[in-house]
Amino acid sequence: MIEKISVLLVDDHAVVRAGYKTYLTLSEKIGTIYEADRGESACQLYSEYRPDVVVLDISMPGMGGFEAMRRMVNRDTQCKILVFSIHDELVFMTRAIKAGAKGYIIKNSEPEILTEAVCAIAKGGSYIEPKLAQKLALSVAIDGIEERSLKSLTPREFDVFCLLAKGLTTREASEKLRLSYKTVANYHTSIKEKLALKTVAEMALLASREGIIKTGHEKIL
Amino acid sequence: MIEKISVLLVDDHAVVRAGYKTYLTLSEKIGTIYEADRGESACQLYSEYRPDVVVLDISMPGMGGFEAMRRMVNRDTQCKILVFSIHDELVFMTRAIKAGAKGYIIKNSEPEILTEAVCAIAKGGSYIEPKLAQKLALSVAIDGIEERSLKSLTPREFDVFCLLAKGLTTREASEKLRLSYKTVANYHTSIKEKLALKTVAEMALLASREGIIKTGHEKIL
DNA sequence: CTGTAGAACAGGAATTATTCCCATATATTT
DNA sequence: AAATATATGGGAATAATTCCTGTTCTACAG
Repeated sequence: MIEKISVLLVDDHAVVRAGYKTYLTLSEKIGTIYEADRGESACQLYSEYRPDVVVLDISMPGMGGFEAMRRMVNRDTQCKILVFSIHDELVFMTRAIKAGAKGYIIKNSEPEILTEAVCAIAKGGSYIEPKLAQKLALSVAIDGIEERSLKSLTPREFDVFCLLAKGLTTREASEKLRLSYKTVANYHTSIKEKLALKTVAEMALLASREGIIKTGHEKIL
Repeated sequence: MIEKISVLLVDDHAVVRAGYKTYLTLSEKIGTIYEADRGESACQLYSEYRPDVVVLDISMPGMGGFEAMRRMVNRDTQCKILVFSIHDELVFMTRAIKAGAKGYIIKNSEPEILTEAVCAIAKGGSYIEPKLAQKLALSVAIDGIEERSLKSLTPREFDVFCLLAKGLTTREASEKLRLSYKTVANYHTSIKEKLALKTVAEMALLASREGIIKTGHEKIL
């Protein structure tokens, strides 16, 4: 008989873990299920039992999902991590994959997808939420294989970005930079396009995430 | 024998519902459990079966949580709603209570608290997550450093605020809330005026500071 | 019971902002 | 010298925002 898949479930919400568990145990391919409610214990349990697949929620307090993932990957580059996130934004998915995740699904996914993804990853494959994969494909098709990073901004665009993200109006930014309103308005547009953002609110949040502006509540990663 | 408590579970994530269900069925006081994955069907099921308690996830305001609650309360002022949220910020709790919820617990709560709260509410009582209750007491003592300005927003304005601050465009927000574009555009203006903000970037930063939206770098309180 | 007030919702018209497509200048690379 | 990237802004079409208006509802005071 084939070995069953062992899984380490990491999520800080007990109820949510119960939910995952319910679905995972429905599959006869899946055996032991370990549980952890935070990154620290997840790392420890991982070292101890070496589960085949880690199902990880990345929106956790404490060390956070990303950091836990990095540590596990660091310890064992072959480790198979499936990220199960509430975020359906591409940024999170690409970040997770870059950090070493083998799969990324979201909580809105059909529950069956969970076991499907776990099995795929256990076999050495990968699994990306179809909707996100498509979204990525589209965004690539539309604006090419472009670095959606702040580094893709020209110096001047970056100046404008900082001011707009901080909450200045287009007019205020143009006065501060001694530029024509039109110039700033045009940068405004090119910045959003380069960074694939739709609104200045997204600019603000990105800047906050990147530590460019302070909200007063940042945590050190 | 005493009648068992019937519960309507509202959460858009199937896995999460499975989790609630696991814990709720552990108690012999709880009987039938109905499920809904969105506000619309929740309202419909509520009218149809009149469950004793509604366990409602308001994960992100606007997407149906708050609005569904208001509708149910509208239809039956005696209806007993327990909000089960991921947000441990006071704003959400006070808003939920104002909108008619009988209880508010968070997903970080010990799972046993769920059934405890459901039972308390079924009996006509109320239940507030102890940590939040304490937090509120403290903040009242300090004379609400909390969100004094956010309080000036009407419930609907608050819904719109959350979405715009998160980076949705006016059109996207109107679609999510099923409102006319014009209505959202008008709220957009009134929100900025009430909060003395000039741009949506400022809205985003304020929301981030208040912990209403996550940038992924927040400090845990 | 009636009136007032607040809130939710949305249309119309005037005003602004944004987009897209230019054009020019300058500096750097190749 | 030619190509490329950047900085700067104009013009015109389009879209978003503001400000004002109105209709419903509900809540609540007198």
